[in-house]
Amino acid sequence: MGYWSYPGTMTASSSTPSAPSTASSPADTDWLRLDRQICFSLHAASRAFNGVYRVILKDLGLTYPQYLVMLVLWEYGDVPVKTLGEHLRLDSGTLSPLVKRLEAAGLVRRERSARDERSVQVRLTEEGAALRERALRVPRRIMGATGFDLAEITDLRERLDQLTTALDAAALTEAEREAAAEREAG
Amino acid sequence: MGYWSYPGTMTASSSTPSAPSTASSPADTDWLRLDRQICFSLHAASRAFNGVYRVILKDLGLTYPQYLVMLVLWEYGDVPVKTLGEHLRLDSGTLSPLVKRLEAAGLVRRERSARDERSVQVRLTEEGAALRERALRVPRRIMGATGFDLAEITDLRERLDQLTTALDAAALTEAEREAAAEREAG
DNA sequence: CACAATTCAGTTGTGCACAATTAAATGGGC
DNA sequence: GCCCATTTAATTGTGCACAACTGAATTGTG
Repeated sequence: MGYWSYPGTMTASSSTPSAPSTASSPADTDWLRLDRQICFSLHAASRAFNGVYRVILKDLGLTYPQYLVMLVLWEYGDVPVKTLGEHLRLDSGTLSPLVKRLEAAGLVRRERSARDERSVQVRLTEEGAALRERALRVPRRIMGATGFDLAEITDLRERLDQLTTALDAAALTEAEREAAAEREAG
Repeated sequence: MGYWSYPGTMTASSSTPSAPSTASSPADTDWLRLDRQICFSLHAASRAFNGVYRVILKDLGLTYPQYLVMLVLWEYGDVPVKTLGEHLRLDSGTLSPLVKRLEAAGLVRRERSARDERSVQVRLTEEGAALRERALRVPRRIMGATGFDLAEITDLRERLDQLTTALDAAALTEAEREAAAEREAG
């Protein structure tokens, strides 16, 4: 089946309940149906994952993004905010308040680097380091919640990483197309 | 490979840069490493997808969740807020302000149902219905951005839906476990 | 009919994501 | 030494996600 094959060939037999007043060709409708299904699936999966982590992380007192930050700290030790952002692809607008909440919870300290006053080092406290012990059982529960085995999880992860790489590259070219169109107009 | 096989067998050869001061067994570290990779991958993919939609939807004046709502309206016609929430798995706390923004943009009207005064019907305006024409080219650009062909996209979608179903079910059992533990303590 | 339970939208509060901006610190070129 | 681009956090503002709650409307049951 070709790259741009007509999606109607896959959904033509499906029922289209209560068509809207703005009727149009099945081809158009199916493209939008397909798009709705794809982007909704990823969106829903992301939120479902978030929901399970929310439940499981509740007794650690962490949110899902906070858990991500703690994972980086447990793995790499004390790092500057900048490095956290590189590992997690988050900017300071997200990380600054998040890390402050972790500090308020007593899990980390924030210290200006003496060597470079612009940099803020995020350091685990005793309590933050100790929390790692309780976090060790989280991955097993998560994997159990997915119903996937390790091979399936790993395969899915590789596809998602591949997708992310492609999307990041495409976002740049799309942004460039945008800029080109703007130059055209301006 | 067994369900709970030791992840160290996959990552034992990988370098563990600058181990933190709280050293522990490789097994523990690898579980947390794996978890970081999996949950981060999904999180990153979701945000990358969101980012591409953000760029592509910009000239339609829609955000990604707003686009999801419009897709439902274009496909099913006028629906109550409740139905929107069922299609998109979003609650009123998210949908109420979102739909109001769509109304402020002139794309929809919100009307109390005469039959059931509790229900709010969301209706496309002329402008909202017309926007569909410009949205038709979105799916093709998105699919191009992913670098995946239709079969791969469909396969990924099925896996994600399967994952979502499992996670939703697990969230309930985890919440039930939580409640049971609470009954034990209380 | 009366009353309790349910349904539905809305509001409030917390937290995340990200664009845009600000401000301080740094380092290179002159 | 002095300017200037760059780097780094922080701040502000907008929008989404969701829990908890409110309040009105409806429905079921006696």
